[in-house]
Amino acid sequence: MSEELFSQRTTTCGSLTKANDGARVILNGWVHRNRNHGSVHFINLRDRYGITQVVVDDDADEELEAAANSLKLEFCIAVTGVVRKRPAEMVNPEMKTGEIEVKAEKIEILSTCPALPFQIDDGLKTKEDLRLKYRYLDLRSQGMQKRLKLRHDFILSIRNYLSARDFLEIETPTMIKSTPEGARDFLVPSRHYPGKFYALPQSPQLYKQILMVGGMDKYFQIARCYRDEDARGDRQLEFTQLDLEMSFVKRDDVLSLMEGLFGHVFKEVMDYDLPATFRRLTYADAMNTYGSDKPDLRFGVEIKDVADMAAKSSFSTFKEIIGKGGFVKAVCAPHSETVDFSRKYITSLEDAAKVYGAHGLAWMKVGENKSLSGGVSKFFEGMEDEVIERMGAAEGDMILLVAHQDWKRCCTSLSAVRNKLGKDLNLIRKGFEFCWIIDFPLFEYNEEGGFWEAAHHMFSMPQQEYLDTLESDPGRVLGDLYDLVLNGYEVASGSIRIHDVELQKRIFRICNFDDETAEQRFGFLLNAFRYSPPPHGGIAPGIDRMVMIMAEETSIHEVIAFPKNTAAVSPMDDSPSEVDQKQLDELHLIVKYPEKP
RNA sequence: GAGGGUGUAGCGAAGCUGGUUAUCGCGACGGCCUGUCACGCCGUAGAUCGCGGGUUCGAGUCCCGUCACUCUCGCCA
Repeated sequence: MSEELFSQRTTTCGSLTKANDGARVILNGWVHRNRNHGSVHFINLRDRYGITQVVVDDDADEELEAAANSLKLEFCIAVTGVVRKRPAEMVNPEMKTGEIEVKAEKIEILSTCPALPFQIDDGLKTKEDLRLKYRYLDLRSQGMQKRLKLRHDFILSIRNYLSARDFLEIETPTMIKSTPEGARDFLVPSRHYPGKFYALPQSPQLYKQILMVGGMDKYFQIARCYRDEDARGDRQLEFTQLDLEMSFVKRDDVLSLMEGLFGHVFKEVMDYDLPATFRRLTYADAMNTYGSDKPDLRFGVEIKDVADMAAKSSFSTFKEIIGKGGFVKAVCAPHSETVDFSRKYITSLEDAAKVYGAHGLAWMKVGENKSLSGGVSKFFEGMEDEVIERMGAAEGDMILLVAHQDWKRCCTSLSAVRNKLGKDLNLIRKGFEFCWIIDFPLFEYNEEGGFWEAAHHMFSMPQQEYLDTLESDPGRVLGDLYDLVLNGYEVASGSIRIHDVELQKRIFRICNFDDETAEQRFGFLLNAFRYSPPPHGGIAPGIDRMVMIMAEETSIHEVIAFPKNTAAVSPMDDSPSEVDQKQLDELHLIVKYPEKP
């Protein structure tokens, strides 16, 4: 054994209490703060576990004094010293270790640090790009450490819960056959086969289904998924899902497993009590009541269908749209102490609605004695009582209406108004509100292409009663599909799967895949399904998103160690980057740059 | 692919209807300080105002272009 490189820690910076009074300890960590009072120094030493105050007293020898004087923020050091209780008036109740301090006898500088590009832990104000460029410094912040710990705890709790219920964690390949019917695939060129490519999985969907055919019965995986689409605050090119599949189950088995799982996990990780079951809304009800298939149930402001009233009004715009089979829906914005329903504010609500395709936002204010004023109120003269009663409105409230030819646009634009009201009027309750959205349509009409496609994916089971009318009326078919929604975010999506070759082929055909193309793309799945597949179903909760919500963040970046920015670039390592010609040659690739003058 | 926002010392910001030396806080550097814990006090350095062009006697400020970041729509089975 050679001479010791450094004095190795005997404990961490978060663990000492007055019970350790008098103990000789060695701490390793970073200089979090350094207060020099001349002949007394206070050094806050930080590691992942906490912060401990180190004191260099006036009796320090020359060497110790020199070391203390040379310390800069974020130097990595080893401190040897003795734990002592702080005098009563010096106790810091804010600190976990605030009752003690370590009187330094020796300070070793393990590594130094130049002036920092930004101040660690100065909160969220630093531009994110800079934080990402120096992510190793950003990760030292207590916020990042806390969030990544939360993420770890969350995943560990999931693993334990599922393992205890006979689930097997099985890895599926991340270089697979490209089946680009959903998002764009990321491709990996094959060196051995010029012109051939692997794809990174958008999800382990087909493999987990084949695991069911393989008799694995209950499978899960903390799976990385890749989708080559534009990033967002809650969307990355690569993200992590709890991928899960079970054999011999029906929908409610999957739902109650998830309710049990998250009930357990939220209790264990955050000491938060979830209800034993989550509210269930059909897709149609969710859209009609909240305008969204991922409603935030932490506040009310429900949408009401007011087409019948609008038809009786004298407002020609409404009557015209209704005459053409359109829709008129409304929400009631409750009176607010802090937000004035000014023209300017109404315009900002209208702008929110217009983003989702509303042509305008009609409004009227509720005055005293059940009166209506402003906006379109004059067209509802004589109908005041009916309007106010239907909307459940009270004095000081404002009624906001959207009319649109298209049901979905009418709903979603009003949902945007609802969400803005929730935020602006401070209506959103604290906590975690889960709900299931069930009975989704199986197919969606592709306007551009002029064909039907799977609303979720092509492997979901149609509900029994629609089996005879799949081809004749695809738009009406509901699937055995379910989404889990948390605080207005879609956090999981799943379904009971098809396990019948002929039914699967019918779905492919409806989605514009002839038998030959289907065979070419999904032949391996169809082959597997010829060999007695069990009925099965599953779900895939998004880990990043859930942890983000649990951490009360609005960006997924805050719970990912090394995220890419919205331009799909990692400022730290500069990926994506160009490669050597030699690498391209080996892969038989020629780069064709886009033409731009 | 489209629209909105932002870009001023290392970081975070101020800079009004264009006007002479571009402010402030934090950080850095130097000095003082025996109990702080966001220590305090004194001092110093540090900015071609994202970049390019234009209007003007004069541009951080107005106009055009461009780049970067960011939010949103589209997209995301």
